[in-house]
Amino acid sequence: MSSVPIANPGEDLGRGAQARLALVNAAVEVFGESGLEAATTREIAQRARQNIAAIAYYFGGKEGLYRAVAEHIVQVILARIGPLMDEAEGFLEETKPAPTQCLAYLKKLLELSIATNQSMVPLTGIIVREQTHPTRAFSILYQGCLERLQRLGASLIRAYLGNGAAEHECIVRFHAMLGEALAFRFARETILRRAGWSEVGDKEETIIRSVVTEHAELVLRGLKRNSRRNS
Amino acid sequence: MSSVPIANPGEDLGRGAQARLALVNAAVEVFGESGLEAATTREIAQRARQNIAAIAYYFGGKEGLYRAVAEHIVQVILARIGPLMDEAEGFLEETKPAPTQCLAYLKKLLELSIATNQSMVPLTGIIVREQTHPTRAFSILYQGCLERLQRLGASLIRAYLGNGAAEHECIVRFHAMLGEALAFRFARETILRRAGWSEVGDKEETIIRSVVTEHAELVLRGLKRNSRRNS
DNA sequence: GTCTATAGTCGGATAGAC
DNA sequence: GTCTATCCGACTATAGAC
Repeated sequence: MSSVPIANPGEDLGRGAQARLALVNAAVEVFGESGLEAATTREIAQRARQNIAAIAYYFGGKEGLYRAVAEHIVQVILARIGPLMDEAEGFLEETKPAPTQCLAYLKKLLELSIATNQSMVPLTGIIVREQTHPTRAFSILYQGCLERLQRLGASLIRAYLGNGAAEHECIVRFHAMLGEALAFRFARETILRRAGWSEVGDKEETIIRSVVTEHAELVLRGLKRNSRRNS
Repeated sequence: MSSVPIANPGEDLGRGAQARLALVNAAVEVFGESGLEAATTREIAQRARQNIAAIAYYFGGKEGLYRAVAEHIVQVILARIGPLMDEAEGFLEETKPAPTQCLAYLKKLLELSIATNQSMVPLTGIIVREQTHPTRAFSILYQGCLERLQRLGASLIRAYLGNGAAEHECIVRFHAMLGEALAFRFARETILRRAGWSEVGDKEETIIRSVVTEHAELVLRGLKRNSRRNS
C-alpha cells in the first residue's frame, strides 16, 4: 500500500515526492474524465508537467498509477468525513445512545456526502465507474472508506429506531438515503438542466442539504411513529 | 433521428435492419462497459457477428453508432415507463387531482425506476457517464425521456402538496427521491457487498421497492403534516 | 450491399544516454 | 533519478474487390 501524500503546501517534499504528487493529481482528473482504459499516460504526464517515463518509474505503469489514485481518493474522503465518523462511532459505543443525537449525526453524515464542489467531479467519475464496473481498485475504495461509512450510517439508523429494526433493513435504508445525497453528483447534468442552474455552487448546495436532511428526518420520525403504533 | 427498432422476434426484418439491430445491441454492452472512447468498433462488430466496415456503412462511424445507442436507450426506457407517464400526465390534467392518487403514481414511477435487472447494467453505465461527463448524446437522453420523467415526478409532488410548494423545491425533492431508487443501480457494488447479496434479483428488488416507496410516502406525508401545522 | 486489406494514427512500455 | 527516442501493438476509417 504505497500511500501517496496529500498536498501539503508548507512541507518540503523531495523532487521525487513532488513528481509523484503532481502525477496523482493529474491522474485523478484524467481518469475521472475518461476512465482507466481511455485515459492516456501522455495526457497525464503532460498535465503534471512530468516525463512520460516517470509513470513507469514511480508507479510501475498505468495500472499502478490508477491504484495510487484510488488510495488518494480514500485519503480525500477520510479527510472530509473521517473526524465525524470517529466521533459518531465513539458515540455509538455508549450504552444508550440518545436517538436525537443519532439523527443529528446521520444528518451531518449525509450533508458531508453531498460534496458537489467542482473539485469532486473527477473523484465522482472514478467512484461511479468503479461502482458500476468494479476493477481491483474498488476494494481499495470499499475497504478504505465506503464500507465504514455504510456500516456507521446503518448503525445510526438502527440505534435511532431503538435496535428494533433488522440490521439488513437499516443497511438498505441508509443506502437509499445516501442515494438522495449522491443523486446530485451522479445525476448532475439532469438537475442542472431541470433546475436551471449553471453550476452547483454554495447557494444550490444549501438547498440540497436542507432537502436531503429534511427527508432523512421525516423518514426516521415516520418509521418510529409507525413502530410505536404497531407495538 | 434514425430510430433503431427494438428487438421484435416475430417480425421479419431485412438483412440490413437485422445487422443494424445486432450492432446496436452489441454496442450498448460494449459502450456500457468501456465508455465511448475506450470501446472499440472491433469488439462491437465481433459481438454482433458483423463486419467492422458495417459500422461505418450503417451509422457513419463510431460516433453515429453511439448516438443510435442513445436513441435505443430512450426507446427501452419509454417502453418501460411510457404508458405509466401517459396515464399520470392525463390524470394531472384533471381540475383537482386526488392527493392519494398522486402518491400512488409517484410510488409506481419510483418502483419502475429501480430497474436493477442484469440487462439494465450496460444502460446504467452509459447513462451515468453521460450524467457526469455529458456528450452530445446526453441531449438525446434528456429530451427523449429524462426531462419528462423529472417534470412529471415534480408535478406529482406539487399536486400532492396542494400546489402550496414552490416548483423548484419539488424539482429538488423528486431528484432526491429518484436518487433513492437509482442508488441501487449507480452504487450497485457497495450494496451487494454490504448486504451480502450475490446479485440484485427479484427477492432483493422487492426489498428495495418497499423501502424506496415507503420512504417517499413518509416524506410526503410528513411534509403535508408540517405544512398543515404551519398554516 | 458486403467484406478484405491496408493506410495512417496513437497508445503503453522500455532501452539506454546523461 | 530523469529524460529522449523508439518499438510494437491496436485503433478507426477507407479504398476497392466482389
